Amino acid sequence: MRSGSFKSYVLNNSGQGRVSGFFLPGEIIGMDGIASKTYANSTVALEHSSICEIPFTQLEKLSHQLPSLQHHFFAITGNEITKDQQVHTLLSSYTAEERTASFLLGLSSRYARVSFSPTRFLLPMTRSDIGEYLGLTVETVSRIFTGLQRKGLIEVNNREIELLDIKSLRAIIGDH
Amino acid sequence: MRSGSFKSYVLNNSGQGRVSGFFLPGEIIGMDGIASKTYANSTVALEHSSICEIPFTQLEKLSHQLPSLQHHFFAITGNEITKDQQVHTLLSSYTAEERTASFLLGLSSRYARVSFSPTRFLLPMTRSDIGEYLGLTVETVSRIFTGLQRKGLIEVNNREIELLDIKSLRAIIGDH
DNA sequence: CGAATCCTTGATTTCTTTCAAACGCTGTGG
DNA sequence: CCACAGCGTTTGAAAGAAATCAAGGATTCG
Repeated sequence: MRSGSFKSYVLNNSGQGRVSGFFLPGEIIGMDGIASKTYANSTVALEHSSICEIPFTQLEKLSHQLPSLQHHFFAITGNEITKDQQVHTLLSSYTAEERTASFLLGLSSRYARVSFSPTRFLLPMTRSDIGEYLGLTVETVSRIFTGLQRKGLIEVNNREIELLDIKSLRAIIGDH
Repeated sequence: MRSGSFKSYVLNNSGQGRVSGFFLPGEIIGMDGIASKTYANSTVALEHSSICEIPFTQLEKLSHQLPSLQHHFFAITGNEITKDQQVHTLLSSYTAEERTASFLLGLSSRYARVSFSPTRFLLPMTRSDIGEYLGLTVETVSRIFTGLQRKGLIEVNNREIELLDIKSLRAIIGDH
């Protein structure tokens, strides 16, 4: 990904969506389905965005010539797996507030990585998207946001968000 | 993995475990941390088991010589990612009963793959392990088992389990 | 045989969802 | 330029699902 933002999702039998991940600049879309050619996820842009397409077969050939690229690529896939397992932990043992705090801090550090403000940014996704990602309903996400704001940890105005007290946000998760 | 069974888990700050996955014969342990050399998970055997250790650096060298191995390895990591994302779906939008049914069917097909009975097997893990994996408490897992048994879908006796009505088990998830 | 662990069941509490409704923003067409 | 439709967000009240608390029973292993 070059710029903008995307979400990946899967549709279940009843036609309802479930968000499997968000993508910010510098990140890689489509790590699942690598080499298998079948992708479980659909992906849509959440705003005007730009990407750089990398044909896997070419990358594969190239990494066969360049051991360091091969190694790097293995490392990337390994990290992707680790990341997915962290989500597993998040969903299986965190409360709604812990999940939301973790989500916000995650976005923060991902924005920081591309030199955006880690404390003040626009949420590219809807509350509903966040809920589907975290396994919560829209209403719960909204309530948690309101709650965190009331505690003075964040400041939200529609899509604008500012993390006022990162330390306390971390503490919410840290208790766990 | 050659024989037996393992579980992977992570410990959180408060020292409590959370199971991140189970491994049956023919499956690969340690896909996370590939090439990064740091593993987020610990893994223990659940019974007498045997494994075959594959030093990653050697596999990496070999797959550099054999394009087909490289391709296969990429495919395996891709599948691992897909699998983890399915767990994401499971945890974020399934009820306790749906998760449990899905878990049992998953075990069933994994046993089938290694020519074990897909309908009658021993659970290598405790109820507590299952709960930690599915994001449920022991008590809930136990209650769901009892409930499924009462409905005639399964027959459980401690670690022995028999899936009596796979179709109905599938229907539980399928509704979703 | 006894201790430790695992499993089950019941009663109660807590958290999140569901249902319902109102508000606000955004973009479009008259 | 304004009115209005549509979507996203927020809030409240009630219902529901799973967790927690508590305790007894079963199984395993030394």
